[in-house]
Amino acid sequence: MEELKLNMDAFLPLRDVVFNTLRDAILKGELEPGERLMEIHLANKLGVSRTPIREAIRMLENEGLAVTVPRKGAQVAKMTEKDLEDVLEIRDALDGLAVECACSRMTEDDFKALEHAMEVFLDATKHGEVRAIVEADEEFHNVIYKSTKNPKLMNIVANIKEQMYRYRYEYIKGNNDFSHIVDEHEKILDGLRRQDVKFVKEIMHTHLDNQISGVKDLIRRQNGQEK
Amino acid sequence: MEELKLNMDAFLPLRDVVFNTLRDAILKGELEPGERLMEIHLANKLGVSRTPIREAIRMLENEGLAVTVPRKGAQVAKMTEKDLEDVLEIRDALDGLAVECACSRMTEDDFKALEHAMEVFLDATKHGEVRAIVEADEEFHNVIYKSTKNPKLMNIVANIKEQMYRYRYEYIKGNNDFSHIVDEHEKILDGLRRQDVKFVKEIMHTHLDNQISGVKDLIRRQNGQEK
DNA sequence: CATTTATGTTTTGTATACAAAAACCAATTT
DNA sequence: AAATTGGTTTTTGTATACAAAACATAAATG
Repeated sequence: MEELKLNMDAFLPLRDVVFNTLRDAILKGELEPGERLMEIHLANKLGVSRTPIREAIRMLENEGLAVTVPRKGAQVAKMTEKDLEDVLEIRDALDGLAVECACSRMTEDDFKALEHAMEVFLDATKHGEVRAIVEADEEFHNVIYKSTKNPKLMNIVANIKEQMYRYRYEYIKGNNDFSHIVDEHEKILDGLRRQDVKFVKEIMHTHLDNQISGVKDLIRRQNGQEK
Repeated sequence: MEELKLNMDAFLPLRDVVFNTLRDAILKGELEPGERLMEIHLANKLGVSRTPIREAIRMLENEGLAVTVPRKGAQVAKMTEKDLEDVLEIRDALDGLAVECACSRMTEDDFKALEHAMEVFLDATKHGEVRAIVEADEEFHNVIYKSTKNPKLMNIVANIKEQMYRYRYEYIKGNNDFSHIVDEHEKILDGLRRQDVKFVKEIMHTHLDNQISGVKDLIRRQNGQEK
């Protein structure tokens, strides 16, 4: 079916290599929501034994990317519309916190990184590579989260974003006007410079809201078409 | 050293039983921060093989209760003061969100559950059982989180609380006047009834703040005394 | 004496073997 | 035709064996 090749150059335990491989495959949509994750199958495909596969599954599970039923095995986690709403509610609150922290803690280096991320995003939109665009947008927001100087916050948000990443990815695919996103990015940078917490929070909220309906449609279609 | 007995009555895979056992031991302080989690050792102690132990460790890891270095093994996660501050920053934001959601979504059943939790807490303080007190306080707040009708939020908060639970536990031990906590609980309930978001947020914030310095002292002492 | 080198032990990493549960499927019964 | 039964296959759960890396310690070398 799919490729699923291991990236062996890393000096990591196989469980981590397998985890990264499966995670990527899920995020990119190569492994679809609901698809079973069978151990021997994956083990053969990746050329390793079941042991590291199992450990990787345990890791995916706690990232919310896989769900396992005892004695029945794991499958790629599905998301309902309600799940998405719940996630966004949280994401919004954490974005708010992030903006507050960032406004008071951003250094000049952080601003430079943010500007750079903005350029990279602009570039990506010009070439139209979906993957590159999504990653560049991710990076822009990650710079902001990094600026909070709160690594735990970064972790949690990374985790939450991961859960909807694949849907977002599909959504971006169907889009080709990114000018309003570029616009929002500029406003966010500007607001952060002026330490205008309220202003930035609002833009971020809009930015997030803009994605919702599209992704929701996607989920509805996907969950509708199957059994 | 410690007891560490498995609770076999459950029809769960061993990895889950082991996970619960280790988690409890860590939260109760039977396994101390920094203590090594050696596979054969634990396997012998619990009377199982290394396989379920490893999977349980992977789960603990992603709960933030254990940290593993490749080829060196896992240990119970330590927390620095900075970690605690970071966690509280997040907790505070999520408490805020929870209050907002709860205020608009609480049902009569939720209120009843909250009142009940309050009584249980009051009872627990009278008997002075540390464990019971901590659990009752947990339960009170859990009812509020449940009222948000956002299970993802519940999960995240549960996870975050878990990371500082053991410290809180130690802290409560050294305390014996719980009247102000009872007081705060009453105010929170009252505020929720009146749907006064701002008021409840503030009490919750204080409630949280009250615990900080004590727990911080504890961490400072603990991290000071070793190597 | 300090520093390396050799060596044995401990501990994690990975593969594999076997047991037990679940899923499947066809045949039989109602 | 629907439901039940029995047996076969697939798949997960668990234990164990072996390999490789880290660690400790003692001997050897400068």
